[in-house]
Amino acid sequence: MKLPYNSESKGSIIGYAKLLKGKSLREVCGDEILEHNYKGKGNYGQILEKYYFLYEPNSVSEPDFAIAGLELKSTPLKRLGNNNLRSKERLVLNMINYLEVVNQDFETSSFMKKNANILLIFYLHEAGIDILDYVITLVDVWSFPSTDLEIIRRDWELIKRKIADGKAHELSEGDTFYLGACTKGASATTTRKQPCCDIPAKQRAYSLKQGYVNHIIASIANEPTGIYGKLIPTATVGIVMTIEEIVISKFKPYYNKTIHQIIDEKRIDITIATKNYYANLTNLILGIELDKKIEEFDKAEIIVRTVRLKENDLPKEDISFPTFKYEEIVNEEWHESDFYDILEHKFLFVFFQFEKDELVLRKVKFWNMPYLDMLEAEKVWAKTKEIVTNGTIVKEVRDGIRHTNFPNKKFNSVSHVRPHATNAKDTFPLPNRDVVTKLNDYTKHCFWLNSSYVRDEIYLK
DNA sequence: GCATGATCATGC
DNA sequence: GCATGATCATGC
Repeated sequence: MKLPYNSESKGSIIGYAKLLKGKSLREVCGDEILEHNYKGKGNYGQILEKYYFLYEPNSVSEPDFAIAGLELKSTPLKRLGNNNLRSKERLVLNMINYLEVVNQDFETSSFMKKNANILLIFYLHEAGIDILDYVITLVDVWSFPSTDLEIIRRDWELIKRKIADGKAHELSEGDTFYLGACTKGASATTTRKQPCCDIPAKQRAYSLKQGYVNHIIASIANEPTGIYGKLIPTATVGIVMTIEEIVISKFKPYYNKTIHQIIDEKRIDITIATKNYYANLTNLILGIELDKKIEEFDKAEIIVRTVRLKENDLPKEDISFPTFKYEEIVNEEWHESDFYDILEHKFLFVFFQFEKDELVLRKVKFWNMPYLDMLEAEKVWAKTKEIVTNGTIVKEVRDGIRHTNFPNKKFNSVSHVRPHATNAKDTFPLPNRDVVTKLNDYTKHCFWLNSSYVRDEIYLK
């Protein structure tokens, strides 16, 4: 059959793909599409391949357009309240073959073979609309800028190293910066053999972090880049330092100095007690203009948290996370929960310590939660889900104070659950009425990291 | 008005 | 002195 484009020509394929802009699958794919069983996720790309590009979907290791060296990827966008476009999710690439990757080099890896040039088709996801009617909004080819590719290469090496160390089952998206190893498959229980360990590992695919995809979108859509400051200048060739090394090298000269000394040395007059105080200080030390976001952190979805330690090294406060909704947690599984999602991120902790009345910078630390601790966090989450489901939040009311069954610090060494609200009347609805108090709504709560855990497993390690 | 990061208050 | 319940402050 004669194709409506030349499958050996990159330009021809891209040109044909760009005709999709502003259209939906229903408009471009012809009538036979209606016979297709298009239910379910992941089907968008298959329909596009079969009914628009007119080739049979495959699962070979070559790019979809092998001769032109182009890999076709379709992925959803969402529109924010301010009308800006963002990626709805991470961009899932090819599967990680645990058995083979340990024998590959990055330059000739299956990852690079497949993804060096990606033809991206972004469609606008809207709730309640048939996937055939999503409007294709952005179409362009993407290849990684060299500074990004250097970071991705290191991410790939880390994933490979972990597999070679027999730890494929311990992989986490928080391990890496731009390129992640995300779970993929019908359920979280789909596992595969790994080469250096007998424990079956969840099957995973290479993926680009949602934050990274947002930057691809901004780049394709020609959005202004002025709101970002960079750690690595664009013109950098052959960088030797990792993001971690750059950040630590910028902070290190200020270790054991007070905040006042740091500001004095920087010769910048930032008003200390104002908004975003610690964020400002971080930017100041990293050499980023104060009102700008850090591009590399944004792409890697790094969560920056400052911790103030007491003189005995214990953080003055536990670390809080966003509140959870009672009605949601009872219907979620651990691997799809918000708490799990947060803990799969990479963190940058900035540790200060009280010394008399001054705060002294002790150190910065990149961190993501180790596998075994994730299992502990899961217990806290599961216990929370259980008591909300059963309506057994409140244990007793004494002197007007409600004592709860939420998992406390004694329950678990990693995490606990505590209120996080404007006041006790700041509530979310309960899916099931609380047995003891008969309440239908309850004060907002969230998951916390125990201060002792932060001290022992993050600060002191 | 609410999400989020940060902090306070009190009893054991 | 810490654990737990409760609340504040700021930005979007």
